[in-house]
Amino acid sequence: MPTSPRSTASDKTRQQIIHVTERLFAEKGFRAMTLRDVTRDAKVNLAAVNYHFGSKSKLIREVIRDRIEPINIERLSRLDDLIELHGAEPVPVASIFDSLFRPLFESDGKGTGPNPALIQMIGRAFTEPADFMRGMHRDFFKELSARYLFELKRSCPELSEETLRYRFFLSISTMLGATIDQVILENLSNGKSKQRNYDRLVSELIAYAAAGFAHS
Amino acid sequence: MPTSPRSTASDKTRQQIIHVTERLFAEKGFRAMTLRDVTRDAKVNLAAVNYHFGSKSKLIREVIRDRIEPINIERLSRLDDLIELHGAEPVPVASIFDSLFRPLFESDGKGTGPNPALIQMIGRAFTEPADFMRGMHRDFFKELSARYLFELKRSCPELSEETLRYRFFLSISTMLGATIDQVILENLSNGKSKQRNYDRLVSELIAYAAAGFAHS
DNA sequence: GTCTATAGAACGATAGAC
DNA sequence: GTCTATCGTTCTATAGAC
Repeated sequence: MPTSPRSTASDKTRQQIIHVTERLFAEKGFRAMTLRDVTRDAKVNLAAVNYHFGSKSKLIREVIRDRIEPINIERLSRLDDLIELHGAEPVPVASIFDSLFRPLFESDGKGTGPNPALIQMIGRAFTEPADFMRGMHRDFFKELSARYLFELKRSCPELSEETLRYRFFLSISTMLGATIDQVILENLSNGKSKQRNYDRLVSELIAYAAAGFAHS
Repeated sequence: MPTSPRSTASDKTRQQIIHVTERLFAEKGFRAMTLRDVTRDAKVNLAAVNYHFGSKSKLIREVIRDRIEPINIERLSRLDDLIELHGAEPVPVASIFDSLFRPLFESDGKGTGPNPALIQMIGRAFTEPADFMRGMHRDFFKELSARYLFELKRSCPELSEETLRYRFFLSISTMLGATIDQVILENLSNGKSKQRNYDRLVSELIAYAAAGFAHS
């Protein structure tokens, strides 16, 4: 039972399972994604999941963790750069949201462009009702939200603490909603642009959130 | 097999099932909500669901339809009132979003205040990955989005067709995200205000979307 | 219309051979 | 580390008594 062998000799099977899980969880959510789906698509044996990950819950938690952590590190790194760049001045709100949103929409962990399955998986993870998710939200989001609220407060000193929280919550909601509702966008675009334009989407998202957050 | 008996002599059982389903689907989503959960909480027999609704899918579709249709009618009614009120002038963007968002957050179908289970259920319905949902999204949203896009275009004639669609999509995403992510708000509020203040939330949501949508 | 009882299928997990 | 085979559980759906 390898409890945390992040890189063993031959983890091709393990990587295959992770890759397929990411896509299937993004599409279907936790309950509707079965281990039989995963192992069939990954071309590995059903028992391999429990050998490598212990259980379905541990598998999905590990996949989410592996993906969110680098994104959050990148977010805080970019925020630090912005703070240094602006010296004593507060960072513009649009730049703050740029550092918060863009790492998700341009990251596939390999720097080769946006990964739709990853983007949708993050949204799914935060709207997933399963019990085992609750603790994870706090782990991933507590430090991040505190840091971002602190910087947003510097940039918008006229907003009350409570107003800041509402508007930050709405900004996160916009991001998460945008990662999940494919159907709405399809209806709106009437068949045109089946392929999603993430560059345009993330630019619109940043401008939208900045205007919504900082309005008078 | 009563296929569509909207009001038979004794539909107490039927109403009980609908009421419990609304809450459980809102909390857990389609797959995680079992008919055994529903019939236990509703204090009716397991077989009653299939007698009254035919199947689990049909049950959930009917519950969603029964709730969304009156809300959409109310939305369009308020939008018509606004158009009449402003005569030849375009309706202010904030008023348009008021008519779109407020009927969801203040409606419990009986006019006695916001219904958290209903609010969350709508969000769940639109982010639910189950196949049987796909057609419903289009049914409920196609006419509504066309009407709202038309009015928003009148109010913001300087925005291109594509920009209008992106920003309307983001506005819907904000609303849906706000109905689902309870966890985020709990983390942000640090235990204070366990009870959600929907009056404040919907006011912030309308102002946020109006500013995000109409920014230069 | 409401019940009991159960069919029939799928699931997560694991034991044990190789 | 990978496989086959299967256990025990849980689910939706339905048949049939009342």
